[in-house]
Amino acid sequence: MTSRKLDRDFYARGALEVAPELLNKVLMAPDGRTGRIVEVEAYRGADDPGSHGFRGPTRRNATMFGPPGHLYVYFTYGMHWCANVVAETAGVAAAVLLRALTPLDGLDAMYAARGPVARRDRDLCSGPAKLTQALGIDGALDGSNLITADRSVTIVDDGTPPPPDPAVTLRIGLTNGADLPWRFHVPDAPDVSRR
DNA sequence: TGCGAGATTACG
DNA sequence: GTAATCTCGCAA
Repeated sequence: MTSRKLDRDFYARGALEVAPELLNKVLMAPDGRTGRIVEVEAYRGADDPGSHGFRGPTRRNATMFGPPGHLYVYFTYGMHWCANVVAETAGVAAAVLLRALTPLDGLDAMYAARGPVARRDRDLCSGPAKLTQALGIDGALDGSNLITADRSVTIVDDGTPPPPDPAVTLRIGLTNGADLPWRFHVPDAPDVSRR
């Protein structure tokens, strides 16, 4: 099976187009840890009150306003890292939050990173902060170029197509923009967040 | 089932 | 001060 990296054209569309296309792609992180993307959420800018980009650029969200195909990693709740894929074009806020993965390789390292709370494979990456912890993604990787894999993080297509009928639901954890159905996941995937 | 806390960031 | 793209442990 040949795997090919996603190119700039893939990421240069709007977040709502990129998000469902990311389902079933493979995220590759440092140390050979990889997982299949099974749940994502789209975020935009001035028209999306739930987005970090809603009120314009800040030091923290600068990557989200940058060129497509980069990794936007931010710290939240004083505790957790979350990883997003930047979409569209430089100057426009657009990103896709990676919410859950099915672990593929490097499971030993993932269990070590997640600690004793992870008892089963589906405890490793079934949430946005869980997957960053399991894969060793933190602020040092903010701004990574996924197209050139300049920091060993990239996304590849291993030949598995996105689901023909992805589940489309409301985004999780928002108070602003909570009415937008911009969450996409693989139907019946055991690794989606929230059991 | 509900609730508090926790390594930060941002706005009022 | 308070809310934020969250998770976990513990009380009830």
